Amino acid sequence: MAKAPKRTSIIDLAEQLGLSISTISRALNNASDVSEATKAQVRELAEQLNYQPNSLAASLRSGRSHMLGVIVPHINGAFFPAVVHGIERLASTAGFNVMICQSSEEVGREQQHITALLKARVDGVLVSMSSTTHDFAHFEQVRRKGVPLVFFDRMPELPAVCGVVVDDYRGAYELTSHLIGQGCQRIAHLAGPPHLNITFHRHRGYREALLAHGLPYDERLVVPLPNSRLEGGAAAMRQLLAQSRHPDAVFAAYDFAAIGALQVVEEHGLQVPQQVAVAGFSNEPFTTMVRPQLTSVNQHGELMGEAAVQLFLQLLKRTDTFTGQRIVLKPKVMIRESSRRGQGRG
Amino acid sequence: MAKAPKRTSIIDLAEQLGLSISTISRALNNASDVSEATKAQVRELAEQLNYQPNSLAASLRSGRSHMLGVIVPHINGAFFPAVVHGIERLASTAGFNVMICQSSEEVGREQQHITALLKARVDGVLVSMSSTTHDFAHFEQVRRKGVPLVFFDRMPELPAVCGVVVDDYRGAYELTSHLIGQGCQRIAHLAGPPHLNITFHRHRGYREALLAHGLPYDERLVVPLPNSRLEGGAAAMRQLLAQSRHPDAVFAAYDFAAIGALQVVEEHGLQVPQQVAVAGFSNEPFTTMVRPQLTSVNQHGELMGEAAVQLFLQLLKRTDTFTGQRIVLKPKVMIRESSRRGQGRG
DNA sequence: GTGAAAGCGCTAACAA
DNA sequence: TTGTTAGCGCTTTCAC
Repeated sequence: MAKAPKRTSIIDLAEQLGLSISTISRALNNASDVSEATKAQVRELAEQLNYQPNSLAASLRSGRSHMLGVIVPHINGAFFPAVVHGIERLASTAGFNVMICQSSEEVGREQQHITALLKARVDGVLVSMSSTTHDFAHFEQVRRKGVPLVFFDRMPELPAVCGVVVDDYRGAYELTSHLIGQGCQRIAHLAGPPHLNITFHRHRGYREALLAHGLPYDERLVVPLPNSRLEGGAAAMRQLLAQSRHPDAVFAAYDFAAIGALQVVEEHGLQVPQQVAVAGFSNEPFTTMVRPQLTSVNQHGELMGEAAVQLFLQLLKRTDTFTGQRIVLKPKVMIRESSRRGQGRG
Repeated sequence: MAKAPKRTSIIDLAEQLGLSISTISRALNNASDVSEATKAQVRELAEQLNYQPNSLAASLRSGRSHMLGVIVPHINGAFFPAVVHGIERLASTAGFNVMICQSSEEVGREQQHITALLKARVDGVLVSMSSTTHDFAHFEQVRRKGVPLVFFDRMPELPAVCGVVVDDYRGAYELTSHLIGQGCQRIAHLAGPPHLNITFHRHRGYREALLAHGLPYDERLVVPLPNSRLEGGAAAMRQLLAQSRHPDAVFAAYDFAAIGALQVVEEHGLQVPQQVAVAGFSNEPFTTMVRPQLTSVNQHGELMGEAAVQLFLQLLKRTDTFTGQRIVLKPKVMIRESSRRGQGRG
């Protein structure tokens, strides 16, 4: 099979049909001012010659690429894939193609992706920050270029940024309250990486719930996690169990970490949830695979993705300013065996 | 913030420096025939004006986009994300950007993505087929355009197609042999969607292992799965347990299905692995989270992704034909509690 | 070491 | 309803 045969362009179609290239262009774009007969003719020949429009040329000329750039920290677990799915669904019905990029939790990659997307002249950028992002210059660059920028889940504390988040504070507050309601008195928290809004709000929800119920907030019961992985949760739990009085509940900012903690608790011969209740965050599918099933918080990933696209579409319309509009989704606490006391392992 | 300020182009740089646009272009591309002094000058102004090259224009003119299209069935679970990661790593070091697309197991979406990628003039396409793909015309179209096409994991039975797969036959054969070695005599198989090479080879490995060890191949012990989800595995297992003599082992083509099966087995009050051993395929992270831990087969996703990019790079060089080169990775059977007899649930 | 000029394939005024 | 024309921003000969 021969390689790189020069691909047919609208010029070829124009010549073979004895029409002008503009008519061809209009026909292919289904413009209203071209006769149906011509359209049919053009479409048939296009089909026959296996013509494929060059969107690079179209985008270059028109200034709109119909491309949406999406940057996620990773696609492990089920949350970000769900968001991506929501984004793709709505974007494609709105006529946009989606470019998915992973930052792998590295600011450097995030910056590279921003640059690449800007070079590719995407019509908008949707981002969930990496955990190592403390400087936001690359995001400002996007806005300075007049490119709509929407955050989801992890967003910076910047003035007038648009974004969709789940109410992490509320999720954490309700979850912690539930643990207290189950009789837990020494509730530990495995917190996410610092500087992340989700970390901040989940921690705050935990803290405020304790205080609201008359329990002390003890910093020794808060252990930071370097990432959302299982190993970190296990290490943090070991650290907690090494203390003189061990906690009677653990609320981890991530389901993976919660599983790690749960495994360590059981290794130490402690009963879950009777001696130590465990809860996570994200409602990963594996929360119902493990025994005991893990209590968690549903973040509605797909909805979040759709909301992000809606924000983007709004931004596209307005030509003047950035509104800083935010959408806050309501989380749903999923109570399962790992935190339900007075009930066995199912 | 004002929107859509006209972005600076090499013309602006040329004017402000009193140079020609070709010199600017060469300087930015670090061509060898531009003086270091000029390069420095150009780069400084570019930085200062926040200049961002327009890759649409560059690609249009040069004919190469440095973009790689990747189509995966989905990014649930850990396997495809791992492959994608491998692809991204190697591609980016080779100077390519990656566009990830999900077919969501629908041929229609797959075709749309192929079309979009071709329109965007990607330099190559890497695909893992959707489970509903029976017609391969859209793949032929890619090759006809002279665009390198590489498959991974799921590939069509087409002459001269390039691709990377794991040796599914071997994985299934070894896994089934292991089950037989544990004393299992009636081993059921939950097979993937038909028409998929992986389904075919996993089933064949299962079958041949039985025969090689003098066990009968019984079609009633083979139940098809509509997809890789948990529910399908559960339904299939219920069907098997409804038979007069239940199996003493189940080998599912997917880990998710295996978990579904495992849950149903336990619901029926049967012991795993003593009464029914269970094994899956893919070595998902949750295989070590559940109890008993699930025996599975590691497919080396990241390696597969890297190999796919290597094949692509080879294809880029040769200007004549498609070689149909294939890379077959060796799978690794991970034996865990769910199939280890004479040992408890850990 | 630098410049002039010709496009890549398409869209979008403006004409006819 | 269709044609003419001027670019979009860049790369790439070919000159000098």
